[in-house]
Amino acid sequence: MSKTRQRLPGRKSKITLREVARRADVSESTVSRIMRNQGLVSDATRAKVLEMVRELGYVPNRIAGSLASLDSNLLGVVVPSLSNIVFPEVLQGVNAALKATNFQAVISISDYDATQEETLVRSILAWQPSAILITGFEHTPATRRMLEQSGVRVVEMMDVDSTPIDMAVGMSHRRAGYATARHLIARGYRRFGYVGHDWVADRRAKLRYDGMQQALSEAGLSFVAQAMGDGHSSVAMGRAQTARLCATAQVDVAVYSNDDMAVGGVFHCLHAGISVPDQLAIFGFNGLDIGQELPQPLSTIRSNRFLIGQRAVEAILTAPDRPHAPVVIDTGFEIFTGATA
Amino acid sequence: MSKTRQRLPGRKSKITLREVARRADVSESTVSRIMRNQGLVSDATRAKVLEMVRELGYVPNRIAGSLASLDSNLLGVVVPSLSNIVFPEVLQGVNAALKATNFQAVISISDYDATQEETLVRSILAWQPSAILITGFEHTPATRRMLEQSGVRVVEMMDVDSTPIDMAVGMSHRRAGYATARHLIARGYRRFGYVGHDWVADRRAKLRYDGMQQALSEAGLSFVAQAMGDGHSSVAMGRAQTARLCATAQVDVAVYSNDDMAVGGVFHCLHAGISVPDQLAIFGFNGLDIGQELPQPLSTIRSNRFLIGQRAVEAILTAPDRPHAPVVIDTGFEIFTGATA
DNA sequence: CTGTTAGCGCGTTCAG
DNA sequence: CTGAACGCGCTAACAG
Repeated sequence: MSKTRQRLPGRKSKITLREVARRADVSESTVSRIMRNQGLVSDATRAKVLEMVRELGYVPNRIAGSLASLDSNLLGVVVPSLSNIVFPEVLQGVNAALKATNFQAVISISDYDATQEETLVRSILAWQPSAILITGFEHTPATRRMLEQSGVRVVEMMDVDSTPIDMAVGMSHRRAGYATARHLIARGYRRFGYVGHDWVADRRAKLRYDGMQQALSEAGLSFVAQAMGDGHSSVAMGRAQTARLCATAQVDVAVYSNDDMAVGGVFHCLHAGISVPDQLAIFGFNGLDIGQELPQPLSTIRSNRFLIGQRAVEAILTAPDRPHAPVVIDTGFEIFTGATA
Repeated sequence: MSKTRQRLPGRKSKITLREVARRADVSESTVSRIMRNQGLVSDATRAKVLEMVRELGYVPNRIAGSLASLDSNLLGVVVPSLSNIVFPEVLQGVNAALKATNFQAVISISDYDATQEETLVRSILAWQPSAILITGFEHTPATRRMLEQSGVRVVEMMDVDSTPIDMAVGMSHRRAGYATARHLIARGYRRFGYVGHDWVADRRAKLRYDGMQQALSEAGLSFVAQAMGDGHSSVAMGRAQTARLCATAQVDVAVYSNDDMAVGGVFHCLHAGISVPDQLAIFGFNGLDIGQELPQPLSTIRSNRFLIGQRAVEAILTAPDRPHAPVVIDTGFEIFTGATA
């Protein structure tokens, strides 16, 4: 009927719940109920209001809504990086578990910097999130304090090798390293080399190394050579450090800090005419797609990053309140024999 | 002095600006000014208040702040996926440009689904973002309408081959395709093959194909064979479709929908003993790191995804108000000769 | 089934 | 330099 349509093209249209209520000749609460699909409303009123909502192009203001209900339905997520594909994979799991809920993820990237992380956590907390997912256990004292005091659920993702503030979802990297070495020893390898990247930023790589070393030591063995690059892992670094390793010593098998590095190792061997695994066996970590598409599938350990993100969200949705004692969810890992070791 | 510290361990601590004001014996406005670093406050008062802020662990509530100031400083970002590494790269650019500002990115993933995108845009808009970054030009009519009416700045990222709602930041994929074919023709290739993935989800791949076909046609040539996979691009698909292509027809050069696919092609050739580029030349798109670490660097076109995200944010920060006419920022591309074609 | 009354926690005038 | 009043847009009781 009324062909009212006075939205001015310029500024942000200021259509509020009150405006919809006035035009539909009902109270604000009624419109609110209808928008939230909650409480009883007659079909006639609902239709009338929804028609007006459509006509005005009304979009509820969740900022006001959250303030009134003291509930933001926001989920803060902090990851160290997006260039390492494992973190986007975690985020995909988070996203999958969040679909069909009315939660929104607020994602921040710390660049592997604990101070930066502290800043991010502070500004996320300012948005009153319902929960926070964060990577790892290494935080500044201030971050830890904020997280503890916030009272919201906090999930520390990726590994389960420390005691969490509230909840941890991940796998044991120490045990994965241990299993790697046991596996390779069982396959007959004795002269072990290690190719790695910066352990300061990537504490989990160090945990795996420690686990390996323990297994080697128990078998009366040890790494006979190591080649460590500076900075984050990459195919390029894996390739370069493999060249260095091969120039340094004679090893049967090279264990890599992760699959990116290991793929670089395979590329070096392809390039240098080194036969894999006969002359040099190669073992990675993560089970990335790229490793499985190489001419020979990469031998590695499969971790399930997607699952970590997904489980973390599910745990939070299931139990929105912090329990008395820390919770640990182990998503496990799996040795993949492959063809390179 | 006062050793008051009555935070109850359970529920979300309810420390508000009012509480800080009362304890510091000043007005709320004063605390507000101090927290926002705005307006004049005596050093003594500031010190006293900040001390109390620290003691209580007060974190300002940005939901309330945004409601009062009608300004959220939130930036909505919608990307189709995180599994295709190009989008995390865009997000890194966004993140880099956002650092040192007090904007927060709210990232959502549409899974290449326009209807899903519509839902995401609606819920992002509900958070009253200062601007929205979205991927591509293909939106539902409802999405387009919401975006137009929102009045906030809208950046459509990745390509510049259509007219934007407000602003576009990206490169011309049509011209990139055209340049690819010209380049390869100049290098003497005549029998062209194409290896691609689903064009419905990835319209930009189709634009590149169209550009290539135009250049081929102008030179009196055309693709002599094509192998198209279903679904998203991947190394595995590139490898499988290359096998199919080789079984189908004899071509000099295979052009791939992107580098993931092309790396699969290289792997197939490595595996099948096909010499690259002598028996088969391979050309990709994107300039991903992985392609550059292959035994022979992949011939490709470099697009700059990081730059797209960065420029998009810079443009928004520079001009928070929507101009009268659409703006286009071309981040360009570059042919990388490489060693595979 | 619907309306009324109070705020949510803060920023923004405007006085002083 | 500081404070008081008001309201941002909505939800949460409670009446009717």
